[in-house]
Amino acid sequence: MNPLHLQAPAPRPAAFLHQAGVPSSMEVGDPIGSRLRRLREQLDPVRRVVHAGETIFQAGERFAHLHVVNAGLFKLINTSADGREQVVGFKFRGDWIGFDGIADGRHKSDAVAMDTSEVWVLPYEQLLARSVQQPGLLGELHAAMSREIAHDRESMMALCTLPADARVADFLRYWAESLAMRGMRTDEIALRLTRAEIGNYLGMTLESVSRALSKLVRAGVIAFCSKGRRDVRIPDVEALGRFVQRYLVPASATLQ
Amino acid sequence: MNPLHLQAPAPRPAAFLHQAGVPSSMEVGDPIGSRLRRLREQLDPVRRVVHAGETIFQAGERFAHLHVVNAGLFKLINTSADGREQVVGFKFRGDWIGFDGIADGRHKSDAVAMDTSEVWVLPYEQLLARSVQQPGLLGELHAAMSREIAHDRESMMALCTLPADARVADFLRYWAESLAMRGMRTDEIALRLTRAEIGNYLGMTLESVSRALSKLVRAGVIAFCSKGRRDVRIPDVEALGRFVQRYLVPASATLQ
DNA sequence: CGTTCGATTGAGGAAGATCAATTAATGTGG
DNA sequence: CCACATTAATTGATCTTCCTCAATCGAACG
Repeated sequence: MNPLHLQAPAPRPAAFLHQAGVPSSMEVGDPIGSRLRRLREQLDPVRRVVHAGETIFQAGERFAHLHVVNAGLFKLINTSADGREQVVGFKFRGDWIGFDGIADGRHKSDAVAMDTSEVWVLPYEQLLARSVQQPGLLGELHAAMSREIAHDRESMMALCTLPADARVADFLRYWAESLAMRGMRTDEIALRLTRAEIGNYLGMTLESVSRALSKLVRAGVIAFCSKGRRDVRIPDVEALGRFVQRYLVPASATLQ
Repeated sequence: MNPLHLQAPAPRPAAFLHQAGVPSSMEVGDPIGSRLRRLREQLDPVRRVVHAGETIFQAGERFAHLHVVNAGLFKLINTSADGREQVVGFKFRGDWIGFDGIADGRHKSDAVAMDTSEVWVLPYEQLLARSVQQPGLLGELHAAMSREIAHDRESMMALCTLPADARVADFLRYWAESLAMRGMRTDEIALRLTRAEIGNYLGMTLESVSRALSKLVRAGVIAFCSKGRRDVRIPDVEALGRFVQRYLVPASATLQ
């Protein structure tokens, strides 16, 4: 029996088929684009351009605005009281940034642009006021927060249950999927991250990331593009998923 | 320079003093109690009693209600598509449960009672309707989601940056703090979790948990109460924090 | 009172970290 | 444009941490 349940719960319902990232109010084709379009119509937000390496806010600053990524790419960096630093997330086009500041009015992380990017600045109080009039807007906000919570849980799970190589494979899969969801090329992707950053995000050293990538190349699941080892070629995203699975067959792993 | 920033960002603002868990709308004394009182007045929710081992919902079920813990204690369990299972969080009195189901209308985890517990059942649509009229209610909802996101990030960080022993110490500290915040005794705590569950939550084996606890006992930071090794005596919660710190001095650790 | 489940502890092994050397890409000033 | 400096990535050798396997012990329960 399932060791995590103190007592065996009722059997799992049949409709148990979910994976993160599938948006709810789905317009076929381009859910994220249409999400953004609706937001722009409803809020006509101020746009702000941020260049690579610049932040939209830093941990500790007063929270007053939420941001939505309209172009580019961000990483979120947390710093613990004792100075440990970690990349805790990435934000792509259509993602919201800044939820963790709502509770006590202070941002909890640095939001750093990884490329020239554009965010829409949404004054939180104004957003609330408009949400009250436009229920669709409120739904959008809640869905975004909900997705973030669900995704963070998936990350925790990957950290806890996957060995290093599989974690790297899973990370690439996640990245490719994020791009695909936004209608971007997924066969050749530019990570714009150092091995150290990837390792920091995945809880391993940069050497382990490098070795894992080399292994994935040897396994034929990925390849590096022409010059530089920063750009990754992924002929078949599904193959990454299968690579992750292969690691789970030995210790099939319900736990223990 | 900080290796995680592509370029050096502006200096960190002085008001950089945060740690998870300090609620925003703080009534001195009992922030969680007053939060619950307000909720009850505003919503007069249906109460539901759940016994140890029973679930309030399971992953895959249709999402229709949020829940607020009024008494007892829950664990959230995620299951990946391939069958990996993990405890991804705990919910104490005053915590909300079910946010991860909002986005696509399906719950993403099992919510299992760890003790006889009472939750308030809040029909999501009704909650939205009321929130539109009562802005304080909406603020409460958002604050709860925000806290959850912030806390999950802290968990990710512990998983990625702390060695096993420190992770166990940090877990006990978190648990004691959660109890303290709710006005409960913190010098003797009943975990109601097996080593396997703790290990699963912290990404390590049950043996490692056991060894870590023994080490904490030997270090004089904790002790086991009388009969059984389930109940932990924590004479000084601060000492747990210092124990965690001690692990960080060697590899002082900004990364790399 | 024996059975079962959880916890502890030890021994050995494996995954990943650390240390170190080399190579590749990027950038800089002449 | 090239020599040189700098930063990132790779790869190997070694070491540490944590996992795995196994035996023992204790508590709880029928």
